[in-house]
Amino acid sequence: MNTKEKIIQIADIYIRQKGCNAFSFSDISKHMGIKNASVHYHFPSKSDLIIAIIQKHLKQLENFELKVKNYSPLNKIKMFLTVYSVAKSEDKISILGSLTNDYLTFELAIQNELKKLTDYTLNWLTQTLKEGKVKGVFNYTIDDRNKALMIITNILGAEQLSRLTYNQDFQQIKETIINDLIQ
Amino acid sequence: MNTKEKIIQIADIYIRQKGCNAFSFSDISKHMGIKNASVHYHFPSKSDLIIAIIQKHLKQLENFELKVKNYSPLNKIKMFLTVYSVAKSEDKISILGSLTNDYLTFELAIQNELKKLTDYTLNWLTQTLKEGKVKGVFNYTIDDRNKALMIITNILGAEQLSRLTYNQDFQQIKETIINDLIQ
DNA sequence: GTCTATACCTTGATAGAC
DNA sequence: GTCTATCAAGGTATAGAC
Repeated sequence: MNTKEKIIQIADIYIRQKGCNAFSFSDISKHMGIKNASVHYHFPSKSDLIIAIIQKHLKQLENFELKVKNYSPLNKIKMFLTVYSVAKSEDKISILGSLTNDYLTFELAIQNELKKLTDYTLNWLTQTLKEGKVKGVFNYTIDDRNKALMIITNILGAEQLSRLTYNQDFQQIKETIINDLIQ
Repeated sequence: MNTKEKIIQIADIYIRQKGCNAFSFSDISKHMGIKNASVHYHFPSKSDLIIAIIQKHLKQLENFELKVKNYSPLNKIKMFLTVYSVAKSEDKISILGSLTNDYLTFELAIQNELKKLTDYTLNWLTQTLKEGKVKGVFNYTIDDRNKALMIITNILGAEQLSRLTYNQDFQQIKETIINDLIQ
């Protein structure tokens, strides 16, 4: 992994642990053992760095989509939820949850990039639910996008809330989502 | 309203619009037409101010509980959701949603105060759901606290997500929560 | 591509006059 | 209770040497 990729990796962790307005270039440079100016060489401004991080997650999501392409709808959803569980176990929340919180403090370029990631996620989830419903595996009566909204908000809220209630709450919410779908 | 209360009111708006690490004493003093030092007179540190804001919300929740004491369970839940809708219409999210995001950047005193508010909210919701179920108005099979978790996470997630998808998403999620309960 | 050095700004916070 | 003045610390960012 080259320096540029390392910077993205470390900034990603900081953002998802402490939020976008609570990490600095200095955090990154100290963590990497390089200087502030070196970070700026790769990413002239903080916004450039944030956009690069969002784009990395967009690519990861595309890869995820390909990887689970031939899975059953149920396993697709389970894999999707697992991604969030792994983050949770590392005291991170999802990039979506972290960045939406600071949405109003971002310049337009970041907001637009974040919208792409949100739309992509929501569309994948909607289509996957629809597939499961058509195949008779999932049970729900509301429309597909609405169900996707309910699930994604459960996850985003659970990430936040379980930080200060109990970690097992996150696990419980995950299981409830699945059980509700296949009941 | 005296100066101290005004500071709390304005800081509350900033926090819920832009997050805790994106507002400063200078924002408040400029907004009020007083000086930085005057704000510090009322709240020596930023942590003191944040704690005061959490405590204000704790009192408001206690008042809410008293106010709806004799309402039907369904109307209690509807009123509860309305509180979040009002905030949403002012481009604010709930204090819970805003502060949980910065949880890891807070000192212990704030974290503990925030836990009180979370527990209070979750307990009220759990008891109200239970009441509705016992009276045969609400339909769900999972346990009361788990149902409360699902609903509160729907709201917290919806506040965030609807910032960048569409505002009507929030309204839709609200209605889905109600319909799901009384189906 | 990384460094030193530095510029400039904002932040949280305090001392002391009024 | 509010002000002026001031502080140290930390933030983003850039110029120019190596």
